[in-house]
Amino acid sequence: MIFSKTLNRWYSINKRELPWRQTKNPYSIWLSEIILQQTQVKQGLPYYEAFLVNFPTVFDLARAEEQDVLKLWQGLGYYSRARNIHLTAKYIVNQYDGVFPNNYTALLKLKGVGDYTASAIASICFNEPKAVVDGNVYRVLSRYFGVETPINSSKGIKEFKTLAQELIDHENPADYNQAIMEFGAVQCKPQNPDCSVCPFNTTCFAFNKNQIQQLPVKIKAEKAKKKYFNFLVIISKEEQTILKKREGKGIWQNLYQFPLIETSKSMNQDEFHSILKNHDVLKGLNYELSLYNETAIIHKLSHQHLYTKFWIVTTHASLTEGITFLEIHKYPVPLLIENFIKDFNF
DNA sequence: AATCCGGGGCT
DNA sequence: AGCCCAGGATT
Repeated sequence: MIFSKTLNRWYSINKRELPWRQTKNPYSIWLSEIILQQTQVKQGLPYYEAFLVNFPTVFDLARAEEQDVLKLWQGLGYYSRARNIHLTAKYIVNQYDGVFPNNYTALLKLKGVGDYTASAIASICFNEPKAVVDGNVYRVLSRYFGVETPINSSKGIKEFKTLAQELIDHENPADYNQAIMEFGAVQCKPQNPDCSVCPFNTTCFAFNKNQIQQLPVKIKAEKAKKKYFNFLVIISKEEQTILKKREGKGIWQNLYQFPLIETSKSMNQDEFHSILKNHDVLKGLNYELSLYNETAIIHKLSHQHLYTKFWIVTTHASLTEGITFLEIHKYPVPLLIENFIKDFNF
């Protein structure tokens, strides 16, 4: 009881003014919660504003083309979130006449909505006492109570969920949930928190045992694998190029890119030239090849590092599947491609 | 239970 | 270059 009281007092004084705190509209809250998954407020904020401007209601989002939703999501990463909000918007319109379900269990059935997001929407919009457990909550609870179970183990996930649920303020779950997350983000930060001004510093386990750096405990991730990407930037006489949609599984699903040839090592001009001879996209084409970036661009994802070279393929032929330079900007592309497009000045 | 899925930020 | 951040779906 003391815990939630102290937390709520801290929150009322220190909370940031954020646009999704001005509303209880389930559509807005849902949108903000999906955007904020794995994403910091600073990065997600402009996307939240843009989505509400472009798609003010769930009906507008449901009517959109997936490509336009992905375009608006471009740069934010984890693109399944964008595909899922589009799917779910259509589902809400068709199955619920555009009205969001009003409880945890029904919310959990939505694509892209897991335990965290269902708890967030249910508590914030409908005052259902379901405790949210996001990265901030793991950190706050593990430090304050000295819980050493790894937060990314099955045991840890259950343990922290149970603990969080025991602590929730049943009088005001909406503010309590937001308070503990905001406290984790602003005060009980991952690195170098200023514990001297923390309202919990007399009773916090980690602070008093000098364990702030050690908590929370987390199982280490595998090292990122190296991959070697070669993009064919085809430039035709008629100012056209070729973009391909990424199909199937893997990264950047349904986004576009220049024709890609993945190799087992970094290629030089001669090596790549011989590989190119029997490639589909250039079949029967007369072209000249030049390397745009001598040193590979390293694009870092959490689980793979992409060593990337852009190869300029100039041709006098006309392209049957070509798009004009002006049209490039309508296609959703990964940041790696977007950065090249800007640099190349199409 | 383990792995995949982006991109930002700090050192 | 190496490290931390961390929800949901899939297998």
